[in-house]
Amino acid sequence: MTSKKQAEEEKLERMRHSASHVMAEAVQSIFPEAKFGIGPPIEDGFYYDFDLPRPLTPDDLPDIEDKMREIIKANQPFIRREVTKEEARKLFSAQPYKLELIEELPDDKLSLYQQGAFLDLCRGPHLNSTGEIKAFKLLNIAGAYWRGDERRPMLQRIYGVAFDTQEALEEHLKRLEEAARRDHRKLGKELDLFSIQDEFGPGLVLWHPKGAIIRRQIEDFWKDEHAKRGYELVYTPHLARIDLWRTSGHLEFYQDYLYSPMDVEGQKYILKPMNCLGHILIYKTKLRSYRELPIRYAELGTVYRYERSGVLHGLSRVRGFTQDDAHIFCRPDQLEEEVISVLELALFMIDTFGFSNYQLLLSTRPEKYAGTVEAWDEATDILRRALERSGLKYDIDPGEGVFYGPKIDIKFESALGKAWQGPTIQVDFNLPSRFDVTYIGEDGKEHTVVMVHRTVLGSMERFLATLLEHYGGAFPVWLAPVQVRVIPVADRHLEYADKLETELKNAGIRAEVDRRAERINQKIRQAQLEKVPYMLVVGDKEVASSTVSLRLRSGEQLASLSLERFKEAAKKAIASRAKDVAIPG
RNA sequence: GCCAGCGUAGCUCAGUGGUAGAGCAGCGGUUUCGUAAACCGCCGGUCGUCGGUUCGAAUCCGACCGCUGGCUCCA
Repeated sequence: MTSKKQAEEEKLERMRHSASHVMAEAVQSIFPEAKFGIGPPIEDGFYYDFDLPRPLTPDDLPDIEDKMREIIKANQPFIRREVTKEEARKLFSAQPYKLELIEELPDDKLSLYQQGAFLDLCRGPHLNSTGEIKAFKLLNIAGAYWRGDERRPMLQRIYGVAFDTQEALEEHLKRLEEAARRDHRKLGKELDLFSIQDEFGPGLVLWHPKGAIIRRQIEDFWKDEHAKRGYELVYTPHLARIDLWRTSGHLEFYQDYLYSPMDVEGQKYILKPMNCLGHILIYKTKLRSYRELPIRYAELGTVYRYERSGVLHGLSRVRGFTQDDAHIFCRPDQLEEEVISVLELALFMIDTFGFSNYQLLLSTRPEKYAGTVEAWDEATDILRRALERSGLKYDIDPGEGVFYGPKIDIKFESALGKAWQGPTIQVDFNLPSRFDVTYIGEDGKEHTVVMVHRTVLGSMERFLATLLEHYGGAFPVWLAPVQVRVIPVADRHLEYADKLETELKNAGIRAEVDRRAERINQKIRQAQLEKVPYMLVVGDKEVASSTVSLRLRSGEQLASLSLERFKEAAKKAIASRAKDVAIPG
C-alpha cells in the first residue's frame, strides 16, 4: 500500500470511529438510561453495542440518523483527556460494561474522548470535530453477545457505513445492491437451479434439473482431472457404525456436529460427517507395500453435519453436502511432491472456473494438537517447501492448523470481492495412528503412512453458490444449463428450428427451441433472463439461406452465420471451457 | 442456539379488526410478429402451523416451524 493510500485509510478509519461515537451520543439522547458496550470502526463503517431498555426496530434508525446529523451540524470538538483508573471508575460508575473494560486495561492512565454530552472510554484517535464526518448511513440492527461470548448478555448492535464523500457512500450502497442482485439464493430461484424447502428440511438441498446439469459438468470435469492425476475414484456409504467414529475420535471432538445415532438391528449407526474413514478402511483391506504408494482415493462424498439453525445460509452453509474429497496415503519422503501436485491441481481448478484473486495461507500448530512437536515442525516445513517450490506467495496463519495437523488453505475472491474458502490441504497425524494405517517399507518393516486430506472445490453446494455469485448467474458456455436457445420468428420456422436443435444436440450442445406462440421480443427477453449464452434467431431469411442469426446474451449480434460455423465455434468454446462468450471470429 | 425483523397465489408484492387483491407465470382463445414484456378471457390462496382474545382475525396476543440480518460456531 502506498503511504498516501495508507494515510487516506487512516483518515477514513478515524472518521468511522468518530461516527460511532456520534451514533452513541444520538442513542444516549434518545435513551438516557442506555448502557454502552464498545464501538469500533470496521471495514467500510462502524458499529456500537448498546444495552437498551427496549429492543430497537428498523424504524428507530432514521430517528438516530436525524439526531446524528444534528450533532454533526453542531460541529462539536472531540476532546481527549487522560484520567487515572480511579477517576474513570467514578465517571463510568453507571456503565457496567465500561467498568469491566477499565479493570482489564494494563495502564493506570486511561484516555477519554468527549464530544457534546457524550463521554467515552476510548483509545482514539478521532477527528477534530463532529463536523468532519462527511457521509454516513445506518444499515442494520443486530444482536451481539457482550465480548463475543454466548454466555454473556446480548447487546443491541447498530451497524453503519461512512465515507468521505456522498458519492463514495452511494457507490458503496450500489455495491451492496449489486451483491443482493447476485445473491446465489435469489439467482438459484430465478434460474430454477435448486431449492431448500421447509417441508423436506432446512439445510437440505434439492437440485433441480438445471442445477443438476451444472453440477454434472463440474463433477465430470473434476473426475477427469483426478483420473488424469493418478487418483482412483471410490464410493462409500452415507451410514456407518458408530464405533468407527469412536475409534477415529470424531465422537469426542466433533460430537456437536454429529446426528443422533439410529438403531439398526440393535447396532448403532450414524450419518457420516466425513469421508475419510471409508477411504482408510479401503486402504486397510490388504497389506500395502511402499511400492504402491502414494495411493490417492477420491470421492464426491456426501456428508451430514448438524449445524445450528441460525447459521444455515442458502447453499453456503447446509446440513448435507457433497465434498470433492480425496485422501492421499504416502510415505514421508513423498509428501512434498504430493502437496506440490495438489497445489497445482487446486490452482488449475480455480483458474478454469474463472477466479483470479486468491490468497494462500499456511496454518501452523494450534494449542490443542495430536502428534509430536517434531512431527508438526517437520510436516509444516514440508508444506512450506512445497509452497516455495511452487513459486507461490503465502502468508502464515499462526496456530490455525486443525488439531490433527498443519494445513494450507486457499481463499479466493469472487467478482464482487467476497472471500470464499477454497481448496484446503491438511496433513493428518491422528487417523493413521488411531487406525493403524501402515505400509511395509523397503526394510521389510511396518511404517505408519502419512495421510493428507484435501478438497479443491470445497463442496458442490458451496461451490455452486460461489460460482453463481461470481458470474451473477451468467455462466460460461460449458457450464450453462441451456447453451443455445433457438428462437423461431414465426410458427412457420418451427420445422427449421427443430432441425437446428437436433443437429446441435447431436454435436453435444445443450440446445432447445422456444416453441411458444410468442413474439420474438418475448422469446429474446426470456432467454436473456435465463442468461442463455447463445440465441439463434431464425426467420424467413435464415430458412432461405440455411443460416442462423446469432445473438449473445451481451446483446452482440451476428447475422447470416452458417450453422456449421456456429456449431464449431460453440463446440470450441465448450471444449476449451472459455470464460467469455464471444462472436465467432 | 441467542437478539431483532419477516412469513398473503408458482414468483414479486399490496392489503392494520368487517366477505382476500395486483402484476407476472399457468391455462383457453385471437395474433404469426426480426433481437429484452402482443391482446382478450379463465384458473389460482384453509393469509406458515396450532391455540387464544373478539359478535367477527391475514390484521391483536401466545407457542411452535421456517426464512432474513447479525452474534456465537464453521473439523
